[in-house]
Amino acid sequence: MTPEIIKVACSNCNLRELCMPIGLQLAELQRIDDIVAIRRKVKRRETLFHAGQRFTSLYAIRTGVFKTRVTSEDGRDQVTGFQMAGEIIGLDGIVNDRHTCDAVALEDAEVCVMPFDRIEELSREITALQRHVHKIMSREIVREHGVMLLLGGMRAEERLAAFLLNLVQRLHARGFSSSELVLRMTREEIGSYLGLKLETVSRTLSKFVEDGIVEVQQRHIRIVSQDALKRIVNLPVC
Amino acid sequence: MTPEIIKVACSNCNLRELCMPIGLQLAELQRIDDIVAIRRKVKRRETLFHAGQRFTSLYAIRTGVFKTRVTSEDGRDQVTGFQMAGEIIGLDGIVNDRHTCDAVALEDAEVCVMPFDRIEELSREITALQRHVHKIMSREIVREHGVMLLLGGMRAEERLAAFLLNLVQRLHARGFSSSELVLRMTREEIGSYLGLKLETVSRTLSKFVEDGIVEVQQRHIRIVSQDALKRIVNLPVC
DNA sequence: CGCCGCATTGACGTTCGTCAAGTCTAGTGG
DNA sequence: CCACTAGACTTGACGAACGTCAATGCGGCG
Repeated sequence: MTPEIIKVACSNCNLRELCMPIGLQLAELQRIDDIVAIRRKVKRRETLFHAGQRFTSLYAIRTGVFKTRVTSEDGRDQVTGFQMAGEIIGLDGIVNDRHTCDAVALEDAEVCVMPFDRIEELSREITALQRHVHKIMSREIVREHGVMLLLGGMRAEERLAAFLLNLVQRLHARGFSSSELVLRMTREEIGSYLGLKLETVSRTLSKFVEDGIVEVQQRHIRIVSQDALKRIVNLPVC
Repeated sequence: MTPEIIKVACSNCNLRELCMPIGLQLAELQRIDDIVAIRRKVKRRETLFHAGQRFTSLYAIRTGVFKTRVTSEDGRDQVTGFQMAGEIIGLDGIVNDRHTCDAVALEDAEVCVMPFDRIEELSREITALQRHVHKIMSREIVREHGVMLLLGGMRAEERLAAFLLNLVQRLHARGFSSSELVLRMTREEIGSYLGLKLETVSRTLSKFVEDGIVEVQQRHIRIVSQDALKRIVNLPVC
């Protein structure tokens, strides 16, 4: 009795609607299966890659949440994003063949390792893949524009409200609740991302609780009134 | 006597070391000449493209300086960058086939219009071009990481010092002085980029003048001590 | 010459950072 | 199983940095 071999591939990955293969035909899907060289497990607090390290691959997150972080010459660091299942990290390494930020797992995680020269090779043949790679990079640029808007002009409440809305929306797209979430990051990490100190994050959350907008139990958050959050960031309440 | 026809092309463009064709062989260079569909002139204060507009092309700046700007739902806007000769703008439009920011000329400018489907087509054939397109997008992502670091944690003096150093360094790479520059943007635009109000920009500049670090005459800036600026941003004085 | 946009400067207020004390929780080891 | 500890979080008091508001200056252009 031969052991059943489970083919580990994009074509039967349950993230295929979110991740790299989005919008590809089945035939193409099967062809890009061999982009994914291997899977790699990353334990909580360990880094997937770090600044200065040679760039070879992009990584598609299968499970777990990561933070990416840049560090300035004088040691201050800034969280540049939180990434979850289906999202691609490592794009920063392409320019100089070296990574310029660290990717740290906030919980035990697993990623698909996609050697970048394989990606380039295949995307020369598969138009849809080429287009998709371009979109992924462009999406990251647009996302960062949003962060700049947030860091440039918003006040603490607005930043935090926007952060919570963004998180819950992404989780919802992955089949989770649109009103409850568990933060995988500390107040300090949230603060670093939002350009605030951890005390300000804590105080602002407490204020949301007072106002009956959210309920907070450590890292467990329940959004009582999504509309109220949207009003804070001046989004149309839809 | 037939009029002399000047071939307008990448292969004889004096920006070819800075712009799209970087690192290409001569033969390849000639092949990508026909990426550039047309040139387009943009007058001061006019927009090259604006948010919501359909995305068709990337633009390589030949002359002039642009700002890019995103606008939030409630009308606040944030300058996301200042771009000059040899730099590529429009990358934000790739994700959703629509631009998500405005590009405004800060002075009369000229750009090369590069239809994106032509770029994709050619970069399927020319490996070096494909690689170059990827690098351009990755560079933009890395640049924005730097801006996030600046907006996230630095104080006004640090932001402005970093801004001036960055500007003068890019100008120097284009053959201009490494100690004198003419700002093409207002104090308000600088402030928007740096997450500061125009008064703070003005005050901080005045302080630099008091300290003998720079000389300011309207938009004309002379950097007296580049080292002092570097010390302010905690860069190694090299 | 006079207007207009841009810039400077001052006085004052708000927001957030800093410092410090104290609480809670999860994990560890006895 | 429970006590202990370290890390994460909360809360308060205070101060600094920057924003706001307002008056004024300046230079370019019609």
